[in-house]
Amino acid sequence: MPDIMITHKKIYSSLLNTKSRLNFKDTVQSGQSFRWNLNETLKSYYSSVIYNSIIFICEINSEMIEVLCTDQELSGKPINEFLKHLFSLDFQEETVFSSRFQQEFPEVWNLVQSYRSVRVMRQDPFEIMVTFMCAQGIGMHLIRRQVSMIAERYGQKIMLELPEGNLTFHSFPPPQALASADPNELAVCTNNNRIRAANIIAMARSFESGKLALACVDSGKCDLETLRETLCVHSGIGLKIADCIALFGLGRFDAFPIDTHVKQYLWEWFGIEEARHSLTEKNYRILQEKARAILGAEYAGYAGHILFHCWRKEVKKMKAF
DNA sequence: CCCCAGGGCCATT
DNA sequence: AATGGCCATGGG
Repeated sequence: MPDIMITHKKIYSSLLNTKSRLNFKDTVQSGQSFRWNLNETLKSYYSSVIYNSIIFICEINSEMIEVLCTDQELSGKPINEFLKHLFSLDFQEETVFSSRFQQEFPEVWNLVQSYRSVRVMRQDPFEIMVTFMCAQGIGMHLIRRQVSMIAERYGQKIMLELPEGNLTFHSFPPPQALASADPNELAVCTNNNRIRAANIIAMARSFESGKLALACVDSGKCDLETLRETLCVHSGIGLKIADCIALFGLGRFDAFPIDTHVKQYLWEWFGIEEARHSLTEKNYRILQEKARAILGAEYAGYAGHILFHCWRKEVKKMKAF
């Protein structure tokens, strides 16, 4: 693949009115995406690569973001339309936490206020699959490093020419690029974990064959259990990662992934006894049922992600990455 | 040195 | 069904 060179004359800019419903910084730092970086040359701009387009976003104020992009359209849509969908601005977040929840858990409700505009994004399914297959039992910074290395090694290199100097970006590799990867070579990018590398390659081949890709297209229609079963067929994808894929990559806001952090707040905030025991499959399902009873089944995952980020920042005092 | 970090899989009881 | 070991690395 030849590298792509883009000059600064080809950058398109726009303003997007978010109506104070998008906390952009916390949204991209909340652990659902590892592909946004604070740009060192264009300070105060976050940059990412979506498909083969470079995009910059700067928060003007709470109501407005400035957008710079190397293309006029993303995935066949005007940039602002694409971003509204990406950040799920069409979704009414006011309904996420019910009035019953607000009355029953006033201290949690108070703590979560500043995170209510953290959006659950609708990201590319394949990219999310690879990302969360890299997220087993390790810290966020190691996940970020793996995703970056995969893009640098297997993605399309894109150079951007600016008055301030040249910038280099990498697209996220499409399924065929990882399907044909050598396991030992990919393992260099997956924290030297060869099992993980082999699992990603097998999943990419399943995606490339059309089976997994078709399941993604139909993911909005089938029930969550069926969707999880088709995802969990793949080695390296268990219940938790399947739920992450459904929530962050397939727009299934009812999917409620439970990890070590969620397990902690289910006990500390809601006093769910089972959260003190280990996350066996049976206990995982029990915890999901109890969480849905508190958060509501329809948007449990959306609420869960906001609580997840709130827990890590406010209680665990963790830095973003 | 220890334990923990957005887990999943396998072998053993 | 529940438990332990294993994978791998970095940070506290």
